[in-house]
Amino acid sequence: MITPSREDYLETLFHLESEGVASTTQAIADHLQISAASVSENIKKMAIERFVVHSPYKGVKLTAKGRAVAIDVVRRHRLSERFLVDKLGIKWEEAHREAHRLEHGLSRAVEVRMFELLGNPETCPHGNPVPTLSGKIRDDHSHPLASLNVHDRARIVKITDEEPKQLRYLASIGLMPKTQIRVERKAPFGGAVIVRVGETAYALGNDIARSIWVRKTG
Amino acid sequence: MITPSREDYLETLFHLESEGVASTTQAIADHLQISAASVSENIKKMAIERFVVHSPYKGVKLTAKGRAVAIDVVRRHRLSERFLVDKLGIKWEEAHREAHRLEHGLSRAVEVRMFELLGNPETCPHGNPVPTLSGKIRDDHSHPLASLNVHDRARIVKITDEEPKQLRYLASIGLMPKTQIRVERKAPFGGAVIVRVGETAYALGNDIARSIWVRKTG
DNA sequence: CTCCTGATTTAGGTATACCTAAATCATACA
DNA sequence: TGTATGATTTAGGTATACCTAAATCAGGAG
Repeated sequence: MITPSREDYLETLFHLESEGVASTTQAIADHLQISAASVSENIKKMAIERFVVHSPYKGVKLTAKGRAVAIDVVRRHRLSERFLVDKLGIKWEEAHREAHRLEHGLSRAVEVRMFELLGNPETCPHGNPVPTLSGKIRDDHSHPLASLNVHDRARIVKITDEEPKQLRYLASIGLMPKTQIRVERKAPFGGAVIVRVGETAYALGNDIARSIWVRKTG
Repeated sequence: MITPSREDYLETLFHLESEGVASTTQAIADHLQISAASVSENIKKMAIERFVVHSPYKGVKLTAKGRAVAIDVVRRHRLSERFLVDKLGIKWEEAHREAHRLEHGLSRAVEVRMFELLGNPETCPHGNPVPTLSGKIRDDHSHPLASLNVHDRARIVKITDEEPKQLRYLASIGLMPKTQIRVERKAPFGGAVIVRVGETAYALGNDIARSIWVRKTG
């Protein structure tokens, strides 16, 4: 049985793998806000059920079976976010948390109709691609903000941070998907980036910059 | 903590009390499709937490605290049904089941915005009143179909049956809220009722008639 | 008024999903 | 090449939420 808890684990693994982060017990525990011991136990069971491959003391990887379920959950999550923001006017920075409550309750039939109602959206409100019904994820050809050079112009593609606090800040300075930016200055060694949005320049720390993905326009 | 399971119990108790049915262990077990033993245990715990009053071997009653939560769940349920039918085009007879999956995931904020999106609906698609945010339930002044006399004309107010099978049948003959009907004949002792809908007369068994509530129009 | 029957509860058991504390492992550095 | 340190797993425990089988209760028929 795929319980809401299982869905959360699979979703977490998908996120970590997408970000290129190793899916360690601790990383999963941090993301789910539970103890590493609980994660260890649960991962062991999910390995028996072939959702993941687990090399004890090494790491966890989604199997094709696990990835299929994970992508299904991610699709429901991102559609829920779209619905909450576009149809209900829920705040951009709250959409993630609210969608997390909603996503487990969407049947396939409801999810399919919701996709139509929303006009077959390609992304969530933060710019992350909505997987297709068949589980494909479009490449958005985006690159980390830090990969830009000074004076490059770019358009924001997506923001992968999920914390309301950070998202609220980014929204307040207009840094959202589709926003045009220009790199004014860069600190060395992957430090802060100074970015111009409209008429104003903002310094973005390493942490927040890592969650901003862009496509060069200039 | 009010878990989805707890919400289901409270919702069930609300339904049984609304229908004037005694909330026996067995009635609850039948409604939730679980064993009477499980219900007995769980009711004991819910009594300790003051959601219900339990007289062992006698019966269960919602407390004010339990009723408040129950009404909250019912509100979310009926709004979900409205949303599913009006916005997503989910079939009338499937709305109940789907709403049951969805209702547990709606936060207060989402529920409030959904209510607005739906145009402040007064009823669910089956005609049951949507409780107000403050927990009030409008009296719909409806009466059981069986209370009508031969040749009475009436308008359907609500249908309290939740089974897709029965609902599909009723929808197929046009028997839904707002439908005008006329009682053609009545079998004695609360037996079948023969009802005219449009040009056609249909015999409705006792079971199904009990779930149809009407307001006299003639 | 007793007994039978069906409803209810209790006893004992399972699975999930969490926890803390203790044991174990991997590896980086000294 | 040890060794200590931090990550991971195991051990042991709790709470929820279900189950079947057995015991107990209540109320109607005789």
